[in-house]
Amino acid sequence: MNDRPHLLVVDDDREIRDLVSRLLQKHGYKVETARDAQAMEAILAVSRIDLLILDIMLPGKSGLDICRELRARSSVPILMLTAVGEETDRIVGLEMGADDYLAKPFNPRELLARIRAILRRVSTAASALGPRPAATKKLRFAGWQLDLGRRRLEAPDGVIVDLTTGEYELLMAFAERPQRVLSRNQLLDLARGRDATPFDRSIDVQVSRIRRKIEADPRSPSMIITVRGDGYMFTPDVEPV
Amino acid sequence: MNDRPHLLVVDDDREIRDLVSRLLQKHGYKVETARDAQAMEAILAVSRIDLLILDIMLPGKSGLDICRELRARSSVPILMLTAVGEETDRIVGLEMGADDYLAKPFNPRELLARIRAILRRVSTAASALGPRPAATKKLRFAGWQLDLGRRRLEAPDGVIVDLTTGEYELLMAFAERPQRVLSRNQLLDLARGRDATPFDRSIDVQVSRIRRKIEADPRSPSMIITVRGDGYMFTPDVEPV
DNA sequence: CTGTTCCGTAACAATCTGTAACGTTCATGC
DNA sequence: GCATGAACGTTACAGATTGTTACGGAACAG
Repeated sequence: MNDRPHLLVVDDDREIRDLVSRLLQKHGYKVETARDAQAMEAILAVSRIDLLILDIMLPGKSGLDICRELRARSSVPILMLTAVGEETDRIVGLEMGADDYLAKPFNPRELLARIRAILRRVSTAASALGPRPAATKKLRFAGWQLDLGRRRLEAPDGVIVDLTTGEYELLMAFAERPQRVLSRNQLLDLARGRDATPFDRSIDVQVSRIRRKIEADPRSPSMIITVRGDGYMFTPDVEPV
Repeated sequence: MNDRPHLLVVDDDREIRDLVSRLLQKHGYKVETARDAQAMEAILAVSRIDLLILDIMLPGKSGLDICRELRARSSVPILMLTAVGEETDRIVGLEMGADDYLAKPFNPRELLARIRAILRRVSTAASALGPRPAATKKLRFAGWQLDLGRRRLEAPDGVIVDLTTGEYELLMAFAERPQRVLSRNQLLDLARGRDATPFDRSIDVQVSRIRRKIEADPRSPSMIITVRGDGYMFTPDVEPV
């Protein structure tokens, strides 16, 4: 998964396929679609798919059956989509081995967030189902440790530094892409899953807030430096642990 | 078991038989019922049964005796149902060769989950030799132990922490899916089996109540953390015991 | 029937986040 | 150097989200 993640959307509703497909492509994913189990199999047979987005209600074979069958022979991550009111099926979906599920109608941000979460989980840990101790992954830089499993930051002296959700997301976006200039737009997309509004300064403010917490001297930052006219860059060497 | 799994419910209480039977049929199982050991034998003699759901309290021959006798001549998977307070019997039940047990009153979701767990275990390990992996009885995290059999929580120092049913269900939903962001909707599904109403804050309140009981400092939680705009996450490593 | 416990709703407090405003820094032209 | 405008840093504030408490109905035991 060094490249763009490759997603496969399986839904019998053409409108939903197109909608979801466009949304995901816009956010940098490579997307295939299939209208039923057969088309899905055809694609799975020839392409390496990083994540399957599977509607639970399909004509003929249900998403649940597909999920169970796939699990028997593959470990491809699965995100289930369910219509409202199919409460029980959702749970069953998880038990069938789906990695997550989302109730329709969902909002695009949540879909993107869950896709990212699954891909991150899968790419870091070997696929683990159930309550196995997860292979917690940490990012270490300049003595600091960003604990991705616990969503928290440890200072070099071991003290837990409180980060808000937004600060954590942004710092993670940085730490996963060190020594690269990231534009405000990229950062917004990575950390918030949204586009910039006109005169959007929210990243600037959030960077300022993070600096206050992690920089030795926030007035002359050394970790998150400003690249005037271009954005910001996270300078430390980052080592996955 | 390529087909619908075939279950046999043995309980002397007609109401429970019907209730359980309907629930299971609704979820795609083929279900038979028997009110006593004799009826059970009759069915076992003619049908291939994938899983036996056996009440421990039966008139005449007890479920325990039945279990031991069956084990002597058959490897049919057995799920024992016990009334509350029969703790000892539960352990004995497992020792008699039951594959799992569930305390009454149980919630439908949990029954379904355990049935699936057993069937999965048995079907995957069908040809495997040796004793079946024992049912998970406890989840351990950060020194705490969530005892699934007794539905109770033990603090690191061994003290039993009183949890209400709702708190227990929610904490279990968390502990079974550690280090994953769970939306309020998912949590409602997992812990309550219902959908969110508009402006539903019940999960927030329940999380607050649990934090008060298990967090060292409830004002800056470390076990159940908030992911703003997304839900909550259970951060500790969880180890099944 | 009475008392207790539990849980969802409502209300209010605390926290977080984006916007706006203003100050500072930087590059540029004079 | 100095003025100027753009880009950036920082603070303040308001709306949104979450935390917490109180309360009342429901379920249950006695």
